[in-house]
Amino acid sequence: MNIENTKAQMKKGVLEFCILSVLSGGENYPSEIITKMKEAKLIVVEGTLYPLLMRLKNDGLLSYRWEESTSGPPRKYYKLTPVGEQFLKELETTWNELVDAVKKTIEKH
Amino acid sequence: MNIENTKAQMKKGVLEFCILSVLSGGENYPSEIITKMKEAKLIVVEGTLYPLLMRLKNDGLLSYRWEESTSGPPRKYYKLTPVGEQFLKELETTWNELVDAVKKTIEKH
DNA sequence: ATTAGTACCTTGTATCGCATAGTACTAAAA
DNA sequence: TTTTAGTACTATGCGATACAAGGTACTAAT
Repeated sequence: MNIENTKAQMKKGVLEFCILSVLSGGENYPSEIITKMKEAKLIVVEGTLYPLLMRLKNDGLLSYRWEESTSGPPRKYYKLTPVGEQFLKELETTWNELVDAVKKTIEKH
Repeated sequence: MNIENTKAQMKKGVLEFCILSVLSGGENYPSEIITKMKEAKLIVVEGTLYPLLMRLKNDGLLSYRWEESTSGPPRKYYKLTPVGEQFLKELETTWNELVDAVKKTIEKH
């Protein structure tokens, strides 16, 4: 029983929402997404992000294009599809409902 | 890819926090906890709650006592241990940090 | 030729919410 | 007396996902 594990558990499902949110602001490649999340104090590692992006792409929420880079290997730029944008809206509601529910639960007692 | 699954995922780790919060207000037995969570729009089913309580007890965060009931089988009243109270404080911080991080992530882009 | 930096990908593990099924006690209805 | 309904606790197996750890590959500077 440690706080680190709980942190990991609390992230489940939330990362999906955050990543779609970041991409709603425009195209990004994975390493860039990790950096932006880190700036917001939401640490996410590669082993988490890549499978997640793959899943979101396979489910039609994201698309990508390759772009050459002058400072290393080519980058995979991801962006939201219309379906992804719709799903993001639903996730927003879901997240707000959860925050609200938790607030009620911890206040009442 | 459906919203119901994401909801379930988002709950992970959060329920632990909510249950400890409910118990910080005094002794409760499982069915009562489910009712209170439901009132706050946080649906939790038996198959989720009982294993969770078991785990929290085994980790020394909760203790319980049996009490006879006039309307059915005896009830198991759970309450926080000092360790549980300490852990709850840490969870509170963890949850607030997550909410904050998500807010930053979705605002910035 | 080697090293450092950047970027993407895969595999295995642990955890947790949930569906499902089951046990057991009380009390009222048949 | 037997059956049904309500209450309460328990156990098993599944699916989803964050993470650790390790790997591949390209560019540029030493």
